[in-house]
Amino acid sequence: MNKKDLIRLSATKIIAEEGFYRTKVQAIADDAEIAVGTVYIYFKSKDDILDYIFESQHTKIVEYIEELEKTKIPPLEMIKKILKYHFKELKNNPDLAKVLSQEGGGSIENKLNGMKDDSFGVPEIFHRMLDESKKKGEIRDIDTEIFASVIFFVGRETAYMLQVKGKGDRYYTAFEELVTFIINGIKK
Amino acid sequence: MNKKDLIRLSATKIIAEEGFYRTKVQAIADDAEIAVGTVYIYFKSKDDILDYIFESQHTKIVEYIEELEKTKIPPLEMIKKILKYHFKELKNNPDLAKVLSQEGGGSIENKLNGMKDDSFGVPEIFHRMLDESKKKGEIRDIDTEIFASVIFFVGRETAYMLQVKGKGDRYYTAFEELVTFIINGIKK
Amino acid sequence: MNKKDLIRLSATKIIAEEGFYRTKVQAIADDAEIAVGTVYIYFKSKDDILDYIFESQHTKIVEYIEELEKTKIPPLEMIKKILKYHFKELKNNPDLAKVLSQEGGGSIENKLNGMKDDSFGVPEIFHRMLDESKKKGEIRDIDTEIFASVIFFVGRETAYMLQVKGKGDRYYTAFEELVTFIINGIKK
Amino acid sequence: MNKKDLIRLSATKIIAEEGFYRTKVQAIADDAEIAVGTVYIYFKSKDDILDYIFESQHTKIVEYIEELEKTKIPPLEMIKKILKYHFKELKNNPDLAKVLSQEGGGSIENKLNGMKDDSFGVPEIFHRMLDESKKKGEIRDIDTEIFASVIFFVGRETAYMLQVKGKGDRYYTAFEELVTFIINGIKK
DNA sequence: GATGAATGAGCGTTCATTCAT
DNA sequence: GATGAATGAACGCTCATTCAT
Repeated sequence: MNKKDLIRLSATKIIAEEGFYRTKVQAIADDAEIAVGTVYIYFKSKDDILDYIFESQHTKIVEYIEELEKTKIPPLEMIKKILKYHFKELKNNPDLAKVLSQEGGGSIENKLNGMKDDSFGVPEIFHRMLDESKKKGEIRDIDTEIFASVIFFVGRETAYMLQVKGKGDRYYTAFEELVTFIINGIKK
Repeated sequence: MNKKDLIRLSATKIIAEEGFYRTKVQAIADDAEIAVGTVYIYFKSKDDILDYIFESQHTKIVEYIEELEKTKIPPLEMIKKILKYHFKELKNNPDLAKVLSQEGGGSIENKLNGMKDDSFGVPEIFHRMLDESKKKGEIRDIDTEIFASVIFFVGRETAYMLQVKGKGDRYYTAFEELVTFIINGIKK
Repeated sequence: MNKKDLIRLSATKIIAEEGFYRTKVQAIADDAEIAVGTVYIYFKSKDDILDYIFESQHTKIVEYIEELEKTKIPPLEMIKKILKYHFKELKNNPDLAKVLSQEGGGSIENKLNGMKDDSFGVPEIFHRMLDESKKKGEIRDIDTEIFASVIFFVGRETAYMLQVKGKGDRYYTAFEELVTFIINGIKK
Repeated sequence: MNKKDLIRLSATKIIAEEGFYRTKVQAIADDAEIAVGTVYIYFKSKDDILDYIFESQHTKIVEYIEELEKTKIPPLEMIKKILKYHFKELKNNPDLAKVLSQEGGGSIENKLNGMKDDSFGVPEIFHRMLDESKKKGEIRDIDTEIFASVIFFVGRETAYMLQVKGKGDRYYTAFEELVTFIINGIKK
């Protein structure tokens, strides 16, 4: 594994446990079994590590979505698939779920809009899909921009909640229920 | 206004602007036009201020709910009313909305369960109502505990999002849509 | 009791327990069941309280000594009597013993030389007596200035030690032994 | 010189001048020509520095005594030698003398008993020697525990006093007199 | 005189960041 | 690239002192 991602993984673990501001760079270095100084070879600052965690996950999802868009499945089905992917990711990575949820507060501005490149964030992708879906008459006449974000956050928070509440066992049931909830909530 | 709440208000304002960890106690004191030392007459620590912000809002909602429970409206209607109240509160208090959302990450454990008295938090109240509603056959057979939290967070995050996205104008429309979304999502 | 001495007594008690620097003026006021502000009517500063504790005890001893000097007992006998008086005082006032010992470190400059009036401190009185005693040939040819201080501090520290070591029972025996020790130590 | 002891030396100097509570950690760092933060690499807290000063001197004396005990000199002679060593140490280290005396108030409990290892403090060593000496019939029937402490403090305070009173010149004379005083005081 | 809420200078401690090795 | 000792700006909190009531 390249060292930058080794640091990202340790950081995710520690930040999940302690929260970003309580996390010391030293602790991340310790966990990664490297020296503090080394962290600063790969990252400009502590904040930069957090950005990279978000960015990595974002890149991963965007790549998945790009792949998905090549197939011509209907938009509502696509949202389902993305949510499912997101859920699976977070289940396999409880620490990541915690960090994205806890430290993503106010993410809208800081993390997604703050993206340097012009790739859209997940809410923007949802937005586009909801618009298409609306055009096709699959869903009600909702404010697609707002609902895109609502759906995004519902997914993230629920995933986190299931971890915290120790309901890993009910995970897939809960996921199915949530997807049904969302689809029922927006469809005609 | 009593000085403790004066500090709470200034703190809410500054924390909304800067985030909790970037907020200096001195800045809160400056905003409240008092000395730093005075803050520590009313609060044991900086953390204590944040707790009080959550606690105050929680108390307010719980009081509203207690009042509501005296009337015998059906549980689903009640959830609507509570969401509406919550939305109105946050609309009138954009700073509070931001703080509750941003700093409430991981709130589940720290802020609501951490309540000293045995009064239930809002998610617990929603849980109870969903259970009643399910018994009455109003809603589908969902995991009421999880959905109680989902509904709670959706409300909070949406309120915050509307502020951030500068859609104050669409506020009430969005609210109506969200309530419909939720009700459609869970009803039979 | 006049309020200044009421404060002195409370201060002595708290300082004995906590040490001077760890003692809060508020705690003294609480113990005296008065307001903090009141302390500052009678004392210019916190330091001033400590000075007054030393000064009071010093005045008391000096008065005793002045009384003693009217009788024409020999100087060595006089030192014995003064030590005995000092011991009795400290036994009846364990807190005072602790404060004089603990906070009197470096007293020489700060507390005794710092005396505003020209009344001599106890070491100076001992010095005078040792000189007389030496002239009379009662004691060896010692550096009377140094021994005056040695005797003074031995008395004070021993009194304190007996308190700390919980040997109140051996108090008088120990005292007798100490006086014998001193007299044997300096006599011809 | 290792940095921990460099800090100890600067601390001893500043604390001797200002007293422990008036000493700022920054001032110690300045004197040692290091940054404040560096102090906290080697010490957990300001208090910890003071503890280390006491501990260091204690270790030194204990090592000297252990060496001494290998030779089979009589106990009374041993006490003399230890006092002599202590005096020489303090003469060469006036700042240390001041700190040990000034800040050692209440040392009995905090500094010596607080020692983590089971090595005895100097008073305890004196105690043991006085007991042996008493058994041999060299000294009077005194309370050896109390006198052990008395002798310890007399030594320390006298050393300090000689510094303060600016009698460095009379140092050795005074020392000889003090040893005679103590021996005369306790012997049969 | 008495009160005690308010003050704010001051200090201990932390920790992200640097840089000589 | 890797190290980790050193740095020092920054901040939370304390508490002696004041002063309007």
